[in-house]
This record gives sequence, structure tokens and C-alpha cells, in this order.
Amino acid sequence: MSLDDRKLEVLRAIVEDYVETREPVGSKALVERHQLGVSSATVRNDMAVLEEEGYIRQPHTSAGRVPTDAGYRLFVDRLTRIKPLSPAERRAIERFMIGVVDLDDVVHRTVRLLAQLTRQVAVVQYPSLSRSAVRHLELVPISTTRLMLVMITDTGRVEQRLVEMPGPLPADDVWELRRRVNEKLAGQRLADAPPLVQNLVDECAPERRGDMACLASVLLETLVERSEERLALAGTANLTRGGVLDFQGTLRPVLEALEEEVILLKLIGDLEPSTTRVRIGDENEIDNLRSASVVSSGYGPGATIVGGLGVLGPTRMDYPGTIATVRAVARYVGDLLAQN
Amino acid sequence: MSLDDRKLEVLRAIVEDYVETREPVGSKALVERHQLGVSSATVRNDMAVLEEEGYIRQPHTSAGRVPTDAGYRLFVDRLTRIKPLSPAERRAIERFMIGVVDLDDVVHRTVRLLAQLTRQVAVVQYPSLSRSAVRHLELVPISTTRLMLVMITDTGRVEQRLVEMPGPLPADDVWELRRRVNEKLAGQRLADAPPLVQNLVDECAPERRGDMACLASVLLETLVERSEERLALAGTANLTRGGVLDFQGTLRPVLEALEEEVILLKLIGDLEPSTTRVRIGDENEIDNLRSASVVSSGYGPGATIVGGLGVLGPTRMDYPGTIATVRAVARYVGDLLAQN
DNA sequence: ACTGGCACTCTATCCGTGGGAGTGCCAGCA
DNA sequence: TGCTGGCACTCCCACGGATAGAGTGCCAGT
Repeated sequence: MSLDDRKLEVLRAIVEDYVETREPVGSKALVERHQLGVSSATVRNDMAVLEEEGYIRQPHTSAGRVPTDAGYRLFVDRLTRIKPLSPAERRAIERFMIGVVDLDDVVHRTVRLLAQLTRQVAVVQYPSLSRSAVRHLELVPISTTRLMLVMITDTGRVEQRLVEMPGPLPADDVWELRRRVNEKLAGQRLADAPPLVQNLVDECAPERRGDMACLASVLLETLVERSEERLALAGTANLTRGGVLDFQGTLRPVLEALEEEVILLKLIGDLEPSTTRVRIGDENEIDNLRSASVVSSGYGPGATIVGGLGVLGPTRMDYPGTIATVRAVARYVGDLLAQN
Repeated sequence: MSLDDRKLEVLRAIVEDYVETREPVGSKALVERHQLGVSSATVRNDMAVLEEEGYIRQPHTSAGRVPTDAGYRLFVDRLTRIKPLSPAERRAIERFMIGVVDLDDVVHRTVRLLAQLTRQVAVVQYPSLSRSAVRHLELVPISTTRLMLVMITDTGRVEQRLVEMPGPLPADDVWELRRRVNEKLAGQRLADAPPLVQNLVDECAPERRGDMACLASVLLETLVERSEERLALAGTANLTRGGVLDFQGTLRPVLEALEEEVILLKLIGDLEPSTTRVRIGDENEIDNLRSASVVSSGYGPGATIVGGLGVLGPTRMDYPGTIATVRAVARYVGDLLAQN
């Protein structure tokens, strides 16, 4: 059975009211607050159908209705009117971003901005290494047998790693290593790097091969394989808005999830569709986040996507507003990166 | 009036029991659980005195007693028997630290280790720049008018900053800048750097002075003045242990405080006394943390201190255990740094 | 297909009560 | 002087019952 327009309208009203008041909403209150043009009895019938279809439920008999995850899903997919950002919000975004000095700065400001605008927990992923290209590699001698390898990417990330060399290394050799490594890798996408790194070792003169192999293994292991994603997080305090009620009693599982980078990446990640993505409750497939939703989006200069960002909040969240904000911020960050 | 030994013993018993059970402790329960050698009536008299002196209080008439901040303070200062780490804990520390590759790694592992061992929120400050010395400065051209300035310190920190140059800069000039900057600053403590940086500009040939001034201002501003402290945080989920009761109702203020780097630095900082430091409730002078205590310690290679670390939890915490753990971890991290 | 009316259900809230834990005080004892 | 047993008192809290109110489902009528 398909739902006619009025039933959808009733669902929308329920979602909107419930998000606003956190109270289960009853038929009478509904007809009072919205111009549905029908009586409460009619609405009740509609509600019964919506409940049967699994879009709403009653916490208990003789209570009002509450949207289910499926209800929110339907709401997001079919009932969301795009809500343009307020001028104040636009200004906030621009004000937040004046005078950024480097990538770290961009990421930190962005995550705070997101948290503040959406009043949720915000997560921003640094530009993914696998989607970046090498701009420059630097080797800095730390001691006779130790080098600091510093990699700078075209997305502005700077990663460093200590390399323990097999034996002492004269300055000229460091120099030569540095030259060869840059020659081979500068300008290359990191995703394409592994075979090139292997080449480097193979092409190396035998007397230097040991050193190069050592360097190569560090390069591969830490910069490519472990693929080093970094994250920034802000706004955890927002979880406590409106008591702890939104998260069925405890924040514990949510806080635990937020501590795991892997989990956060999974939430924010999956950047395939360049559009904003909403995961509601169970959809994000993490037990601890049954009562949480995530709104995320990829960002990057121009049309390419180099990283993800998003916010996490209770399933009972203002989807239209949050979606608009996340999208706007993602676009803005992309523009900012494009300028560099 | 001074407190005799038995009264102190009663206070200790109250603190220990209350920490364990989170229940206000009464005179009867006390004499049952501890060998005080006197009757409950006597204990009651002692309690009345302790209350008058402000070390304990009753949530309400006819409830047991609960330690006040002053009570915890006295307990920590005079009644704490040093509790040696269990072998299991020692092993956990060592196991956690095998195979560290660089400073980031050390800091992240340390903060997680601390959170896990103490079951509190852990904070670790990166080695403070102002207490570090420059090991090397690198200039990497990003575009014709942009340089990436990378600084490596003797404590292993790597900081980078984008420098916008006044005009296009040929490779040789970059090279020359790099040489001069390193000549002047390598090996110098950052605290001593500002006048040296100024020298650098003054000594410069006029045709290069513009570039050097530009570089110098970035150096001063971002690396010295803003003094760039970095932090790692872990274990926020531990705040929810034992309900929210330990924090008088809401976690909100605590979470808010944890989001402010400045506040955290104040909590962990003040490294003057090289020993472990305990701040109880109000003592940490931050409104939001009225019901929280902080146990912190400086760390560094050998006897010098380069940064701070610590944990934050409810005032109702296991002080002896926490102090022992924080101290042990701080020492261990110091040793680790000394090896590099 | 919608509406008004009605009986029903379930929860949240209030209130009064009693049990229990813990106290303070006092008189007696070493 | 310091400790103890005893006792009356206070106050919290858990329990139970009663009530009001919100909301529903259903049905007959338009």
C-alpha cells in the first residue's frame, strides 16, 4: 500500500514537531499546530497506517507517536525542503575563515565551525593521503644513523617519520637519496607510489641499495599502507544538549565510538557520491550508534574529493538545517583549498 | 585544634570507603569494615569534629558522611600510602610502548595508556616548543612566492607553516635563506630565539632583507609567540563510569572544558615542581570543573621537563593509584624520549 | 471518505505512610 | 579525661494507591 500525500504530510508534521519538542506527538496537537484541513480523528487513522508501515511508533499505548528510523529516512528522502542558510550563518562561515594560515588551521577552524553551526559533534578528515600527490620529500639528518623523512603533499599535509638507517650516512649520500627520491616521486599521486618506490630500490647502485631499501620500507609502510588518515573532532559537549535523553540513557557508547578513529572514518568516509549523505540510526552499522545519525559530505578543491567531513547527532535532529550547513561548509572548505 | 591520629585514621577510612562505594559512609559501617578499635559512638564524635573542621560533610541530616575537597586534600597530603604499581600494570606500560616510531606515536600511545590504566580522561601535552631547541629548519618551495617552513626540534616535534613571500624567489635564494637561518638558529633553544631572529634580519644584505623579514615574522609569530602547544586527549568515555552522578548531574561543563586547549594546558601545566601534582575540585580554578580533580606531572628526558601529562576525573577518585600511575607513565615517557 | 463522540488504556504525579539508616546527646564507666 | 551503650530524633526513600490527563481505537453518522 502506498501512502497518499496527506499521510506523508502527517509524517512530516510528526517529525518536525518531535524534533522540536522531544515529546511524542498526538493527533490533537498535530491538527492544532499544522493546517492539515482535516480532523484529529482522520489524522489518527493516518497515523495507524503510518505505524503499520513502520514509519512511526508509540512508546506505549496512549502516548503520542514518535518517528522510527524508517520514518526519518522517508522524511529525509522525500519530504525535506531545502532550507537555505541564514545570512547570519553565511557570515559566520566567512568570518571563521579569514586569515587561515595552513592546513592544520583550516581543519581546526572548520571542525569548530561545523560544531558551532549545527550544535552537534563535528568531524573533519584531513585530506586523504591516498587522494593526494607528493609535492616534495625532504630528508633531514637527525643523528649519524637517523633521518627524518618529511613529506609535503599538494593538499598541504605534512607528514614526518623517523627512519633508522642500517649504518652511518655521510651528508653527500643523504643528498643523493633525497635527489633520487624526489625525482621519482614528486608530482606522483600517492596511490600510484608503491611500484615507483620499488623501482627506486631496484634502480639503485648496489652500494646504496641498503639505505634506499630502508627508506623505501618506511615510505611504503607508514605513508602508504597504513595510509595515515587524520581527523579532527569538536563539539562533544553538544551531546549533552537536552539531557542525555536523546541517546537512550547513556552517552557512554557514543563517546566510545568517537574515540575510535577507525569508526569515525567509516562514518565520514565512503565519499563516492559527491553529494551529502545521511546515515540514520542503524544505517551506520555500528552498534554503539543505534540512536545517532550522521550527516556527511566529501570536500575538495573543485570537483575532486580529497576528504570527508560531517556531524553526528541524535537521530532526532534537524535534518534539513544540518544537511544545508554541512553542504555549505564542505563547499566552502573546497573553495579554500582550491585557492592554494 | 589539631587532629589526633585516630581522627586522621577515621578520615582515611571515610575517603577510602566513599571512593569505593560512592555511598555516604556512616559510623557503624566504618567500625565494621576497619579495625579502628573503638566503638561507633566514639567514631561519631570524631566525625563531628572532622565535620566542624570542614573535612567531611553530610548530604543531609541522618545520612553518612562524605569527604569535602579539603578532606581529599588532607588525605592526599598526609594520608596517602604510596601504592606500587601492580606487575600487570608495569607490563601494560612496557607492552604499550614497544615499536614506537616517532613523537606523534609516543604521545598518542601514552595518552591512551594513561586513560586505560587510570580509567579516567587523559591529557598529554607535546613537548613544549619553548622548552625545546631547534634541530633543523627546512624551506620547501611550494610555488614561486610560497615557502613551506618546516622546523624540527630536538624533542622530535615537527612544525610547519606556510610563508607567503613578497615576490618570486629563485631557488638559489631559497638556498641561501635556508643556510643562514640554520646557521643562526640550529641548536638554539626556542626561548632564546627571538633576538637571534631579529639579528638575522639586521645582518642580511639589503636586497634580501625583504624576504628575510617575511620569514622572520612568520618564525616569530607562529613558532615563538603563539608558542604553539599541542595536546592529545583520550578516555572521555570514562567520564560516564558510574553514571553521571560523580559530576553533579551533567557532563556538559566537563566536556566543554575539555574542548578548550587553553584550559587543559592550565590544568596540566605549571611544571615547576618536578613531582606529581594534584588539584582537587575548586583548586583548579575553573568553574566548570568544580567536581573534578586533576593529577598531573611533568615529563622529559632525564631531569629536564619538556611537557606535562595527567588525568582528570571526579574528585571522588582513587588518588593513591592514580598518582602512582601518572608518575610511572611520566617517568617511562621521559626515558623513552631520552633514548632518542 | 471524513467526522464527532465515547469508552478505554496507560503513564506520570501526587500524597501519605513506614521502615531504616544514621545521627547527637547523655549518663555511666575505666 | 576519654570511651561506650543506649535512646530518642530526624530525615530520606521506597512503596502503594488514587487521580488526572493525554491519547488512542472504534463506531455510527453524514
